[in-house]
Amino acid sequence: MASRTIENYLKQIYLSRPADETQWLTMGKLSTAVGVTPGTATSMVRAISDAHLVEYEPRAGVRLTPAGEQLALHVLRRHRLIELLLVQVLGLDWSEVHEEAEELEHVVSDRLLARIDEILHHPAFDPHGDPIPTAGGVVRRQDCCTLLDCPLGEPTSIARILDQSAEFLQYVNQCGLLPGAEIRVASRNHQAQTVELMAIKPGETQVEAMSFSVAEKFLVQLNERKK
Amino acid sequence: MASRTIENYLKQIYLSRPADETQWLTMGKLSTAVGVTPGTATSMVRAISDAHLVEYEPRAGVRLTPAGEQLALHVLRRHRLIELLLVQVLGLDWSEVHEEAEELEHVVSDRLLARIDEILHHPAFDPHGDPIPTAGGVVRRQDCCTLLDCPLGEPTSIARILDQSAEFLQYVNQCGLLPGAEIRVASRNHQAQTVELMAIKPGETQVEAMSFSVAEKFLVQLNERKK
DNA sequence: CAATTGACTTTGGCAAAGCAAAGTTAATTA
DNA sequence: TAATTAACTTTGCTTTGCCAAAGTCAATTG
Repeated sequence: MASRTIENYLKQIYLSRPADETQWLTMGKLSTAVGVTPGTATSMVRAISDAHLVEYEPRAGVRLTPAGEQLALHVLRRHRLIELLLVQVLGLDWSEVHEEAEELEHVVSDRLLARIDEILHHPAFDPHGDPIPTAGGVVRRQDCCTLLDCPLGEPTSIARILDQSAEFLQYVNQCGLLPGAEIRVASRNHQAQTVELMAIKPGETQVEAMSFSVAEKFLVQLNERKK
Repeated sequence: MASRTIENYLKQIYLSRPADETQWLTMGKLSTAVGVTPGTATSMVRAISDAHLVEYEPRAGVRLTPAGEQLALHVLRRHRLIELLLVQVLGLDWSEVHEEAEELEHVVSDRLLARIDEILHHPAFDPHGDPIPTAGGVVRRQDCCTLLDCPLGEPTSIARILDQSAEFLQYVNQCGLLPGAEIRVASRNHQAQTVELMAIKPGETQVEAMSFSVAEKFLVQLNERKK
């Protein structure tokens, strides 16, 4: 079995992998994602590569093998199911659960995980809108865009929050932009680098302005028009 | 903070401590309880003693300091609250939860533990009847005797199961001797080394015979006579 | 084309935990 | 009292992960 350290590396390699699948993840990015010095990342990746969980090319970077990706998705599944359990059943605030799940994900047994999955009725998304991989290691693809590049004026719903720090999530809470909230992007100001939002059902969500760098952290889906 | 290894040693020192408080726990017993070789236990205990969590006397044994005992009770509280959560909220079988809690006890945060405690309404006992120390590190004393030394014929209730291996607990399940079950000890046969039990409410519990060595694993309380 | 720079890798060292095997103690037996 | 034995301790070595610092490579920049 993979140690918890290896599980963490694999998870971070998965989460930080570049959008373009042909690209490698550089050691620099990996080492900051995992929180170790570059030298440590290099030697660890060498070891993981000996176990055929990643491919490693010196001075190019690292990439998951199919086996490594399955393991990473398994860890991610544990993480996200646990987050949802903590929020829905144990009543923790969603800004607290990421840290907690970070530890728990390495110790819950398959049997316990299966029970959690059952109790939550096989959920597809965690509290931040991140998709929960299936037990078979399949991720349902959402098609989303950020508040930076979605069309102006169209009704959309918040689908996913990419920054999961407690601090940021508390801000998200305050302005009511939780996953599911319906909004439209009123305008973008490229000089001021801000995005203006409008609530669809007034009162539910505040009208908000936010900088481009913050807008990038929200993924939204276009609302289906009911015919 | 104490490492998970140290937490484990402290917990085992607490659980295996001799009944007589003036006695030391020998290294041999500790090492088998923790599951390491005697040499490892010796050097680990030396280290823990440098942290003033235990007193260690070479060739005599080891004993918790007040600080060490508090830490041990804290770990035990986590363990037992988790076991109860797994059974009552997540619906695991009580024969499975010990193993699971063994891992989880080292990673749940104080905040999560407080929520668990709340959800379970500040329970006093875990599924095996073991008392749950309070957040302040106080253990409520039960006064119990084993099926070996309780009075014959008196109505009693099963209070606590001392052997928590999955195998044994499945046997306990089958014969309906869960904590709370009301029985009396019909007779003891010192030649055959067996104890005969009788159910108080027929049908609820089977009449059972068991060897002395098994009887020792059940703690019972005398039923209060309602005036 | 050399020099510089930034990113990466290598090397050597450390701390935590563990085991195996050799060495001590102390209690028991003869 | 001497020999034996069981229990404990010491010693030396291993593994896993980590860091710091020194070394390399390759992509600019002058």
